[in-house]
Amino acid sequence: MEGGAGLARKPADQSVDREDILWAAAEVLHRNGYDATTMKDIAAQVNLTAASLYHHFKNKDFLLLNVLEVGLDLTIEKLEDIANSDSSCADKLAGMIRSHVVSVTGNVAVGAAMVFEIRSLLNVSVGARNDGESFVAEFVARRNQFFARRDYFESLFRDTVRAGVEAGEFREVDAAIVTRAMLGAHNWIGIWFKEGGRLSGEQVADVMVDTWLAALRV
Amino acid sequence: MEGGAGLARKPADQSVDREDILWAAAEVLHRNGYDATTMKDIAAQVNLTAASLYHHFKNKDFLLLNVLEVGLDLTIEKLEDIANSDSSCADKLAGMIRSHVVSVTGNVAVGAAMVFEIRSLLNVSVGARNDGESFVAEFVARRNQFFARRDYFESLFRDTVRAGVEAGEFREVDAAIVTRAMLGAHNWIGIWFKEGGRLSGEQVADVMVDTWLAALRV
DNA sequence: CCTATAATCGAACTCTGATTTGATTTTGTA
DNA sequence: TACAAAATCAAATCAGAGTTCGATTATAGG
Repeated sequence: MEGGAGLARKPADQSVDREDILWAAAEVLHRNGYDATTMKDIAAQVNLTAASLYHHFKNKDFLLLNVLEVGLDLTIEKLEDIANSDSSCADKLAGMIRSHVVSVTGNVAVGAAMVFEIRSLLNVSVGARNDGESFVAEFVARRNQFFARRDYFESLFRDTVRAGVEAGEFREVDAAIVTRAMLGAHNWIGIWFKEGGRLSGEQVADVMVDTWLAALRV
Repeated sequence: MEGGAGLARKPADQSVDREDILWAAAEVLHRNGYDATTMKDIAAQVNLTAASLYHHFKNKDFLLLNVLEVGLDLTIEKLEDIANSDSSCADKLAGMIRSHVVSVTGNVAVGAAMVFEIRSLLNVSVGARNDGESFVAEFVARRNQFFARRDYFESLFRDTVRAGVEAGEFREVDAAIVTRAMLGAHNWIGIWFKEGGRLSGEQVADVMVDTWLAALRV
């Protein structure tokens, strides 16, 4: 996989690329949270030393940001397909909810990270490191872009709800608030959902779809 | 307040007691998150030095635990009054939702801490400190008790939903999942709600009540 | 077969932040 | 008025975690 151009490779048998690290990081991050996760922890997950990670990522903050970016992009991608289809708003919303919930339950790691580590992301700006300028500027830029995408993500849902209301498919509601309630409910799933529990991810998704369509039905 | 028996007091004019520190901590904790909050930060909030905090609390973990305990107890207290009233399930649920949401929006500090810092709490067990045994045991015990109360809190909602379903007031739903969806939605409020925004806490509460009753209406 | 580059690692550096210690001040009580 | 407990602080301790550095190994391409 990947391959790309013919570049030199690393020693011995090992073979870890950014992707691998990203997923590993997501997992550890989910388990421990940003601060409690050490570079060593992440490295260990892919049989590397902490130092090696710096060959792939500028620093810990960028690593986290990367994890979140990938996770969000993945989710948005699926969502857009549905949002852009020409089904009824109800059908679209149902599909979007299902997609989102399955994403969260299927990859709790990224899903939860998405929810919880955002604060850590914010704190970076605050803690204007001494580094002077180098990374900081770039980081802030990418962080803002990430938040913009996060808003876009939310808007996909909100617009669908709003359209449904205008089309008379849904009852009159405060689309902004209801959407946030919805996303809050979904995000929270990443916290309590355990693989192998009473319900599968798909089943949880079904319940969510049922719940929200009921809440919106005229 | 407090007073208790006739005990010696502290120097000069200052007069800070556990309570004060607790609230201050909740606030700072909300702003920065557990790890990003230093003992110094908390101390500063009440014009003390970090060292002084150790006179009131065993350590940082216990301090956090205390904050969460107080916050949770406060919320539960109000909830129980409503849950134990003899109104219809719908009315009870409405009251409980409103109470919870107002708690969260009114004291975002504690509310958000409740949501986000739980993970930090968990990590303590994992990071079996070197202390040997002393605190650890007591901490784990109290931490478990806290989680038990957290479950109880959730059960107040779940039981009401379930009762409503059985009484035919609500449609047939998976009470456990719907309850978690509900609490997730509420918890999430602590993240996006800003005092002075488009809606007041009460208004947000209204929307939530409306939404959930709609979702459950037969 | 050589060379530049990628990928790693071990060790060292630094900083931050929790926690400890010992002294100091204030106050209630005997 | 003394004594003991309470409350506080300044300074020292100490460990952990991110990050840097230099050296090392492996691979691709010429």
